Amino acid sequence: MRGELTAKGRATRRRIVEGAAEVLRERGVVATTLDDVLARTRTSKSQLFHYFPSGKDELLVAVARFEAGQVLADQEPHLGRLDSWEAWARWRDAVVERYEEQGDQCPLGSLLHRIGRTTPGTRAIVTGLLRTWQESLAAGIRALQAADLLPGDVDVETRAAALLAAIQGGVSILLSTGESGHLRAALDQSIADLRRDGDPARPRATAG
Amino acid sequence: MRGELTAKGRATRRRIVEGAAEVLRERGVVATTLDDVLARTRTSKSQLFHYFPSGKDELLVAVARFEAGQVLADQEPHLGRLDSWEAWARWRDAVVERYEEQGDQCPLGSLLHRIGRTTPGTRAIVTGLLRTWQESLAAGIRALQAADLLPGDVDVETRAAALLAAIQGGVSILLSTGESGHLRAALDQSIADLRRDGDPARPRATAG
DNA sequence: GATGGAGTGGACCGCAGGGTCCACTCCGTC
DNA sequence: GACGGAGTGGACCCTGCGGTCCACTCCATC
Repeated sequence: MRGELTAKGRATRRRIVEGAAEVLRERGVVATTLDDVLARTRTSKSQLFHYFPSGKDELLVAVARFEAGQVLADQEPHLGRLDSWEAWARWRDAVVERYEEQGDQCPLGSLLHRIGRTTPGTRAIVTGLLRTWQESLAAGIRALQAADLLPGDVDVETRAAALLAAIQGGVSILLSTGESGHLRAALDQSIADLRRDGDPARPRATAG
Repeated sequence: MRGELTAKGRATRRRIVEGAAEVLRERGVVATTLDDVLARTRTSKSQLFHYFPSGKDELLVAVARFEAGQVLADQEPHLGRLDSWEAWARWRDAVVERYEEQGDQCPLGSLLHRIGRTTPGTRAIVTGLLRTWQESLAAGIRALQAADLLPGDVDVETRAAALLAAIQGGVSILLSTGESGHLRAALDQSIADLRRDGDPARPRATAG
């Protein structure tokens, strides 16, 4: 069915997904009803069920996929080119800024929580996102190696995995407390420790 | 009202909270209804509303408080005595094991998500938990300093904050993907980096 | 053994909100 | 300009579930 959509149809479907994403970000998954989405997107029930025959859950999955795309898109300018310590610093700032702005709403997290992470398709969304993210970080570390800023024997995968966990943890604490201090600390410490791999004489942590 | 409960009343209230916690862990917040809790705890609606006059949300807050207590209680034997690298390793194992067992259910997270983190009382639950947790980690680092295993100029607070974020991130990835690799990597890397503060000649990461 | 309040049982209510249905319009094709 | 299928509108249905209510029991106190 997805492939057979008219241009008009595709536009409507897209309008629904993006509008739903808006509403969901504003009110949260729990509080958002189909009627809210309908009102926001100027659509009728029949349209919604026309494009998402299995109803709300199918819509939420579509929105989750959309939001997952956003995460990397938002940091792409920096994430794709982590080949100097300055680039890493800029990326760090971008991440912190992005999540500070976002405040205590985690669109993707809430969605997945509501749908259930266990269903294969759903879990694939987040595992795919995390994998890509971590690969970008690993590529960044290798770029540092290529630029002779890091020695070749750094355990790239472990560093990348730990870095990703640091971000996730910082974000999750930001979501719970509203404070971005941990996100900053985690990123700063991780980057500082990574940097020490290349220069053991460095200070132990960057100043806040 | 809380103070005026009979022994019998307190027992019932407690039975409800603990039973609810069980059901919530098994089915998740979204899928759990009051009737489920009632059935599990062999209680009637009137009792539930007798002890939690504002209904479901009040019950969930009580359960959240209960679960928050559990988190630290579960690691207390290790968390209170982080005065050697071996103790840190044992604690690491305990954390990994605990969260691997728990699987992809995060009782506290789901609860708070459902209730909303913005209400003052609710946010206090998680901020309090995180603060205590981080203080224990900081105390552990200071214990290492006292034992001359770490120099005195380590930035204890940043290290502790980053460590806490690492755990949270690892757990949150475990919840999403079902894999504990990131949790392990994050903890190992964090501890290894911390350890390098005391011995710069050490290898860059512990082997998995 | 009367009194009253805490504790308990469960029938019942109200409605939000997901999902169905059918009638309609729009537009490309012949 | 008839035909048909995609696209649209919105009334309606129905269940699940949070919450209310009242009748009852249990037990401490006098």
